[in-house]
Amino acid sequence: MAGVHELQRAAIVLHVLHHASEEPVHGAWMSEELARHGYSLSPGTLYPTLHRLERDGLLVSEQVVVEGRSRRVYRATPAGEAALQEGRRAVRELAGEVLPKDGRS
Amino acid sequence: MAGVHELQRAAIVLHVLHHASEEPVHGAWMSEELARHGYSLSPGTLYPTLHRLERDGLLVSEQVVVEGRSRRVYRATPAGEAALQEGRRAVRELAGEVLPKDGRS
DNA sequence: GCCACAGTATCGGAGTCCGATATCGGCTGT
DNA sequence: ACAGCCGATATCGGACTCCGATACTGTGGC
Repeated sequence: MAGVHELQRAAIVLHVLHHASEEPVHGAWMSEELARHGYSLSPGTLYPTLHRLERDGLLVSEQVVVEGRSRRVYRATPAGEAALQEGRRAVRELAGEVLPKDGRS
Repeated sequence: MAGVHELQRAAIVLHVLHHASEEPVHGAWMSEELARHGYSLSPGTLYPTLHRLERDGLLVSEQVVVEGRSRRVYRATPAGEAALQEGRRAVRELAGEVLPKDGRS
């Protein structure tokens, strides 16, 4: 259970950036969304991850109230989008290296 | 420096399994091979990683002597190959999720 | 025996993962 | 307005990983 798990941790960050770059997202929603894709993680992992991403300047957050619920919504910063591009590039590269060819063109 | 770095850690494990499933490999060679692909990691990370993979039953090692040099060569076990397949599947899935479409889905 | 060298192993501080649990903010009923 | 509720977020502590630098091991040459 070595490689896959680590890949999931990375995938989670990518997903967060991916969604946060398209629309504001909040923790609980991300949690569901990730679960929907088969990535389950506890709040004790998700929230520190969001904080870290914000601390690193990849996300910005803001408290909003939706339907009487106070949420912290996150959106990607330019640096966050750059990191996303970088991540995508890395995924593509990795795919090209370890996936059996079935090329483009 | 959040997402890309974690992806690299995962990529390294995949590369190790990938190569170890094709031919016996040893630490120093993997180090070079990974560097060639742009993944640089220190011995302090690589060797514990190999040990962990072996402890988890994904690799088996054996001491051999090559040109008067004693090396520990690793090969993938069936479980290791299974983990590799699993990892490939995860990469494919991840690619399909965060990469801009241009294939099927 | 002793040195040189490729290759491998270990140390210790910093950071991360995780589930369980606590906290918060705003609503609802009375 | 107060108490209580609930979704959402935050925190805690133990175990594990990362990392560079450094030490160690075994082999051949002198």
